[in-house]
Parts: sequence; C-alpha cells; structure tokens
Amino acid sequence: MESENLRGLFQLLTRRFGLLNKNCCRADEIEISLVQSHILYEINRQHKPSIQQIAETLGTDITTFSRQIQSLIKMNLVMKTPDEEDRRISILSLTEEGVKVNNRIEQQMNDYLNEIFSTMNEFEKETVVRSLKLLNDRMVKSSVCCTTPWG
Amino acid sequence: MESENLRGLFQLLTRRFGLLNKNCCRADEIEISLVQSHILYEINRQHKPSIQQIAETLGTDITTFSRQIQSLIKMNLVMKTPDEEDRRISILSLTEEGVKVNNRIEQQMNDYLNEIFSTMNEFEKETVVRSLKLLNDRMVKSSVCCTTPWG
DNA sequence: ATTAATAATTTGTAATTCGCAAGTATTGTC
DNA sequence: GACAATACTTGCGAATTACAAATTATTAAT
Repeated sequence: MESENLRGLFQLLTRRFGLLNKNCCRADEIEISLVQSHILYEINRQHKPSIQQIAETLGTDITTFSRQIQSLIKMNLVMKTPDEEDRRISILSLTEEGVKVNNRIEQQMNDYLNEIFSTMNEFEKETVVRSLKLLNDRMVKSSVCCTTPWG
Repeated sequence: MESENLRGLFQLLTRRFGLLNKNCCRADEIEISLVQSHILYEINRQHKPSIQQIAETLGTDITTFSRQIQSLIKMNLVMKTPDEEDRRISILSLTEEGVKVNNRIEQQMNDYLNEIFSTMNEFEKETVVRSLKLLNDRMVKSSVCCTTPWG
C-alpha cells in the first residue's frame, strides 16, 4: 500500500486539471486567462466579497490581484462597489456580462467533464465523484499545505 | 445526478492541487518554481527525452521551454547531451543534484499526501486512490481537452 | 555532390505577470 | 486630535511568456 506512487498520480492529475481549466477559458467566444476564470468563479461564489478576501482565497499577492481586478473592470466583467459601512473596502461583483462569461465557462467545463464521465458506468461515476468530494474535504481540513485562510 | 456541480468541485480541487504542488517546491532547502518541479519530474519519468518532447508533454511553448532548461542547467539540476544519431536533438537528464531535489520534492509531497490520507480509513483511501487513477486514465483517453501529444 | 526542404533548438524582442516597497485613504484607539 | 492599523493602489524592477527570425543539423531531390 505504501509503495503507491502518490506523487506521480497527483502530478499528472494536477497537470490535466490545469489543461482542462485552461481549455475552458479559450473556447467559444471566450478569451480570458486561467487566473481570470478563477477570479470570476470566486466572486460569483462568495457573498459580497472584498478584494482582499478573493485575493487570499486564491493565494495571490494583493497588489497583483488589485491589477487583475482593474483589467476585469476594463473588460466589463467585474464591478467594484464601495462598502457602505467601511469605505476602505471594495465589494466585488460580476456584471451582467461577467455572469454570462462565467456561465459559459461552467457550461463548457461541465460538457468536458460529462464527456469524460460518460466513459464510466453510473456506479463508477458516483464513486469517483464521492471520492473527489472526500479528498477535497480532507485537504481543506488538513490545512497543512493546500488551503488558504478563506478556503 | 445531473445536478451535481462538477465544475465547482474540479475548480476547487485544481486550486488545492496547485497549492499542494507549490508548497512542495518551497520547502526545506528547496527553492524552485512550480514549473521547474514539473520539468524535473518529467525528465526523470521519461526515457531519454528530447527538449521538444518534454515541452509538448507540459504544453509549454518550445522557446519558453528552451530558456527554462537553460536556467535549470545554470542551477546544475539538468544536463543536455547531444543525441548520437541525430545531433540536432538534445537529450535531457537530471544531474546528481537534480535527482536529489526531485527526490526531496517527492518525499515532501508524499508526506503531505499521507497526512491527508491519514484522516481516512484503509477502505476510503483505497477507493479514493483507485478513483483518481480511473479518472486520470479516462482523461488521457478522452483526448478532447486535457492531454497533450506526449501524455 | 549541391541545393532545397525540413526539423530541433536558440536568440531578439516585446508584452504580460508578478511581488516587494512605498504611497493614499479610511477607520479605530488612546 | 495624534497615531496606529487596515484596505487598497501605484512605482518599479525582475521573472515569465510567446511570436518571429536566426542557427545548426538532417534528410530529400535533382
């Protein structure tokens, strides 16, 4: 059991996940970077997130992130609204266009994933999805390596 | 079954895998970049690989890759040997130091992974590992999105 | 054998990304 | 009200990246 080459398995999976993600941003009429797709995803997922929150979630330097947001605003995908209670804080949200792009990526990604899962029977698919969820859950809880303050 | 948010699951896992990888390159006395660790891994894995082979495996532009190799040679982690039969080709290999670094990353990574898996019982662990292998296998075969000519 | 076409790799150049240090604006504390 | 802390932005230099063109080596055509 200990002789499994876990590192190799993860190394390859990481690469494939990366490619999967990358391809999904460059399909149809969408032309955004991998990082930008992660930002859209997180802004959409979190509740009235600040710049700092998303930056920490994604583990990127806040100065870099500040500029990334500026780009996305220029592209009309993201909006910045000053917080009512603390005007140092900028609340991030997706524009109508941003929501559209995010949805299209989601669609594209789910298509790919379903295509991959279509080669499995229902039982295998369920097992794999449950396994991924379990793994994800334990990686969060481990907190030793692969998570950030905001999850 | 169709209502699962597969994209979200994969988005998060991709990020965590990335962080896991990243942390493993910046631990102990090791100080190499994420890309560099993938290069070392692949050079070690493949049989007498050429520059082009590894570049394609990793999906990076060959000119970029050429420079990455130059750095690794300067760092004394990688060696370039002209192919006997076709002297246009440079065969890549790890130096003694390169092997050491690669092993240390592997060790570090396996430690992290074992720590994560230690929160599961033997059955869960086996199921998860088997699931990941299956998924990896199907991603390769799908060839629609997440693989490169050389695997 | 000479020339042309192809292939593997490198270099020129320019754009983008990134992060530290320092700055501005706002809020909280004493 | 002075001073520190917080949220964010800007200045700047370093690192990363990719396209185009050059370089070197091989193969094919004549």
